[in-house]
Amino acid sequence: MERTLSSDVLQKQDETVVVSGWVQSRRDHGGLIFIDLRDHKGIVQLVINPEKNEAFARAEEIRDEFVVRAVGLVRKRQEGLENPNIETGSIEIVVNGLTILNRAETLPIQPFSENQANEELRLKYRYLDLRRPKMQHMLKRRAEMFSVIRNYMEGQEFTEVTTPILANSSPEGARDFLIPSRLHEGKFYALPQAPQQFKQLLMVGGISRYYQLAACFRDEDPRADRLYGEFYQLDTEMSFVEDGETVRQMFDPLIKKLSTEFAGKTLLSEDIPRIPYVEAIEKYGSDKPDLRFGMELVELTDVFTDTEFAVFKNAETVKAILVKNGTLLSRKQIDGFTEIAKSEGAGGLAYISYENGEAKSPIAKFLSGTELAALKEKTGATDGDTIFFGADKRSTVNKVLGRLRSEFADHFELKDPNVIALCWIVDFPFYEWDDARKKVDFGHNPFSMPKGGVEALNASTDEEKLAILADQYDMVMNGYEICSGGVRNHNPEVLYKVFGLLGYDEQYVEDKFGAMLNAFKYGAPPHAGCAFGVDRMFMELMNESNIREVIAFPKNGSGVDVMMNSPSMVDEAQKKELGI
RNA sequence: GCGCUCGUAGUGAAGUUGGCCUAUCACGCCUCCCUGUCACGGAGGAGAUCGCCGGUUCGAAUCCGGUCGGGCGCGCCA
Repeated sequence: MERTLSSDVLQKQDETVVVSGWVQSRRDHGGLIFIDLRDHKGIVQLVINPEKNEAFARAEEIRDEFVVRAVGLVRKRQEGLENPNIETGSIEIVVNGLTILNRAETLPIQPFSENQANEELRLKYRYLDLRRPKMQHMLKRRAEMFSVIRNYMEGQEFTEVTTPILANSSPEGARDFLIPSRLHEGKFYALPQAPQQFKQLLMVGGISRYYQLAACFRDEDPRADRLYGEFYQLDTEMSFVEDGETVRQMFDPLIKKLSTEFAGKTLLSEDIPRIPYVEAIEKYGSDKPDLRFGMELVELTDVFTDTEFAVFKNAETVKAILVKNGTLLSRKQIDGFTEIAKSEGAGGLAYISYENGEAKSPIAKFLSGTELAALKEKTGATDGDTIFFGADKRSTVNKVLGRLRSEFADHFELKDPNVIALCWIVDFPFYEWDDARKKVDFGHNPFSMPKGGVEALNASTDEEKLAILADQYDMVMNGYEICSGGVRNHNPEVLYKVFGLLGYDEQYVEDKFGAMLNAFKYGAPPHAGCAFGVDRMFMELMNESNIREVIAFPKNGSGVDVMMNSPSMVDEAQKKELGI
């Protein structure tokens, strides 16, 4: 007889059914035993009467999480015995036969308890953790999201192409995972950090619109929003596209659809703003601003050029953020924010509070009446508010206030979990200053087109080089970078020049990117694209702050799979065969 | 690599200004009782060298040093 799922039992009243699943709980009344049987659709109650000797004996030895199969009659529950808390609460199955398909030892974690085990144990016993309704939900929703994405992409005539997992180590970017080659001793494959070069070669190969839900591999330390080892990207590329706006407009509807129809959230605005990188840094102190709240950075350098307050006078830049109701912050809380500011490089954290029409602050006595008036006017402060200052190098001020902006928003709960705020950050600098190595280096990836084409690359001084913009864009969702893309460079001359400005000769470029350069000689169409970090986007859509919560089998923060014990040692024979 | 932080029965927590700690509670587990429960109930029971090593002390879960492991952040992530 066919297995009936818990969710279908309601339609089988007064019929005999077979149900299978896990024992969620057993309630033994001595002469009568109830079992809550769980399958992937829900829970149904089994009743075992002592008259059924065989079944009753089985029921007595059953424990939580045993795997069982029951045959019985679906019966409407008597009046007053219904359980409104479960979907099948109006019926129960009167068991005739009960089979223990598999026993279970006492579980090392209690998946169905309010007390959630710590993450390390949950990861070690992930197969038990996955039985939790929340994890079941996550995996199903992730599959649904992938389905929405595939439908959309196919509707736009994108072709899904899978690209090699065994690829080449690439010199730029993240650390690679290396795979020793057996057939070619001493040589290595690498797992791709992204299918970047392959997708550009697909453009040369005449694929008009490419996409792939691609596994990407990076050997870099993880974060709460960044998985160790492997993660998935919606990787896309379009040929005969010469401007980033075409790409951005292609994907605006998909991300909106995922935010609203899929995740059931509200968009902060239908129009998705395009914000130049410099503007984002100056207004929000970040290239991935959370736009669900305001608190923009206010420029005050001019106000304090001739101030008596030395800290402000000597600073390259003075900016501030206005914290509404900031006077509610305790001294201790302000100390906490001061520590955060210091951790970002600030010397301290000056502030002014407004109470009863007066500016109260340890620094107020250093400020003139005109300065105080200008402050109030520029920030819009009113009673109850507090202004927090950053005074330092411009980059430090932006970094410190950008961090504080986010921290204050957390404190005052300004990040509405039901709202999605999207924006595109555009016009990234092509190069940036590497302070550690004291030289100009690539800001993003070297494969994008400089804005203004090859002429834009006529730069000799560091200053001129740093002023070059890349046709490069990131999409930001609620303060998370969820997408990065660019108009690609399909012209070998430009690629040589892009590297040349950093002092790399043509030989270097040919050594590193030979295949792509070669391909570009034979008719490469202009092309542009982007890649969405789908795990991170999914995390935010699901209101999770830890990306491991939305993945079936994540590695922990040390890159270890504590369930499978990987990485692990291998046989000497295996190593020998690989020549290592 | 660095900074902050956490580590107490199977699980989650309390205890951490040294001593009534012979370590408390809840869940789980075991035994027995119970024919309408659904977080079943009742009676009883087992289970912890307080991550590990060392030190201070008459006395350490508690203080100090080291070490291991987890989490968060920085570096890193073209």
